[in-house]
Amino acid sequence: MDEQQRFYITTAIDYPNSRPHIGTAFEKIGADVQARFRRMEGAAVHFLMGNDENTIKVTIRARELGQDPKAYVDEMARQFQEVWSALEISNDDFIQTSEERHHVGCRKFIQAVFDAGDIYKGVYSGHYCVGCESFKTEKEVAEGNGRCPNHPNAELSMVEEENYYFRLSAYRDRLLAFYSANPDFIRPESRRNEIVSLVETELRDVAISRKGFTWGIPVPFDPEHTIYVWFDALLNYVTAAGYGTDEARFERTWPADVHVIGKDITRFHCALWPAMLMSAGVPLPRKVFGHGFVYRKNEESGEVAKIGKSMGNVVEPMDLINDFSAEAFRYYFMSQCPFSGDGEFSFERFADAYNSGLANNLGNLYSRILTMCLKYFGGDLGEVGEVDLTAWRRGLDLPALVETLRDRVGAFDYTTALQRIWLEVVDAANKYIQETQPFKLAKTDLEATRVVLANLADWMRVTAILIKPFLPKTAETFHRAFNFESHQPWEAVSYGSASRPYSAGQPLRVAAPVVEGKPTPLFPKVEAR
RNA sequence: GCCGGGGUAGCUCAGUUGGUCAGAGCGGCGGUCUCAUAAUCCGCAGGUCUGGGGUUCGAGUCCCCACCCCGGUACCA
Repeated sequence: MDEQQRFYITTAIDYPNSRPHIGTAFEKIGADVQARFRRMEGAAVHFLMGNDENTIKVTIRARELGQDPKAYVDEMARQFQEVWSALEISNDDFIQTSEERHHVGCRKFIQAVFDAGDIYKGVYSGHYCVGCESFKTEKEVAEGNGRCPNHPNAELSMVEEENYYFRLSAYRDRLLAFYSANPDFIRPESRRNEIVSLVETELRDVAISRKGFTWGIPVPFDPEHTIYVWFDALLNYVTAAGYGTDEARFERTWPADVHVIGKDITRFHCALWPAMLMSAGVPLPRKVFGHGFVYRKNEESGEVAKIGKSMGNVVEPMDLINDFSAEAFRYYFMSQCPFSGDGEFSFERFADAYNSGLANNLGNLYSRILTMCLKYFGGDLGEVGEVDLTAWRRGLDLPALVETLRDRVGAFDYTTALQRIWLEVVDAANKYIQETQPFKLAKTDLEATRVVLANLADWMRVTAILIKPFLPKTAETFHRAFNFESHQPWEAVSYGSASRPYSAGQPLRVAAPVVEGKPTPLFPKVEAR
């Protein structure tokens, strides 16, 4: 028996200081599409997400609320997962770095690095900002006129403390050799170039511990210190896979096939992280994908700005989900915002994309096809075994398109994939109806009408498969609109099976829910705001 | 400052190794069908491809200069 291909995918873990916004959601959806696609390709997918909880801000916030830090992070984790669940994110695991499994794995890992001789004690002194929970560089201090640029109302304090350092500088040559041997390690290309030139220029050792905190993970060889920020956070990818707690599971899960992260933290994942793993003797992940950001476009001024609480332009995912749907949410970001670059959000653009792509095309097709089947055949198209079900796609090389789509989706190029599905597959159905005019045929030639509708049913089957990673709910609704389940179970469909027409030896009939003889509209059209 | 990526129709963007490359989608305008969520389908876009030089038989597509935008420049969603 062949060993099933495994695919381990992760997203960045989030700070639970505030609720997730649409930019955070963008990353999770992009990773989710990949996870769902790989499952369809037959891989045993393990999809990890989580929260980064061992930060000083957590204890501060918890104290403000009069809560225990652990109770606070647990509640935030619940709220995050509530949003992810509403967005149909199909993660298999969700790690909180305050969990015991993470603590245990972290201690084992840092000890291994220590034993390898890559950790030494040094003194760090610098301008410390409590708000950022970090030391500021001289340049940043200058930028903020003596204060932290991000927290101009707070005083910076000069702090000097003993810290443990990780000998990152020693890994410069090994990292460069690794990049060169694995040209696809950093995606997209632009990020790779930045990192390579960064590492070529200079690689400094980094402080990895802090003194005097009780929240966080104690350094095993010096309990007065706790493990600091990145060293701790990055390790979630291995601790969640069982490192230090379940070695057997770790062996069969690690290495990760891809870390999906924001472009702002590329260097930690592409330089620091591989060096840490090399030091501890753990295999390196196969790929890091740094996605772009979603900016908020102001409807009136047309100005584009970063999303943030201080900007007052945060868009709550739940608001969009409630006003439209999770499917609409996913469709907008995956079709309008290139995953490798930046995208923008405005309610106007959202409504335009929704009306055009979902209401007028996909949803409307669902309605018109089902209505005709119900109206002319009572929903039962009868046996279609001898009917040519490829008539709707004459002029379209579906197998070739499917190959292109596999390539594009696999490379995180979602906007191109969706564009081609809509342009070549969805449009094909509208044009096929226009050419064959089944609503006229029904008056004179029922058999010919039946052939057309059976073709449109097969279009629905094909479309369901192609959009499954992007719009899982809509895809399933399409699949179950007819009795395709008896031909191919929904869980078993793959891109490769899209081109093989329906051929079950039983009547093809409508199975969609019907109210007063009509299907319920999938995507009601909305007025542009 | 240095490094990198860009400036193409109202908007978002495609444009391989230079020669139907002046395009797509959306919006807008006109027409059409009626199964459908006033949806679909058909037709219409006269954009100096940021500006100026240059190479070439021929340049959004290569070289130089200028202007503008964006990212990175180390421990920052």
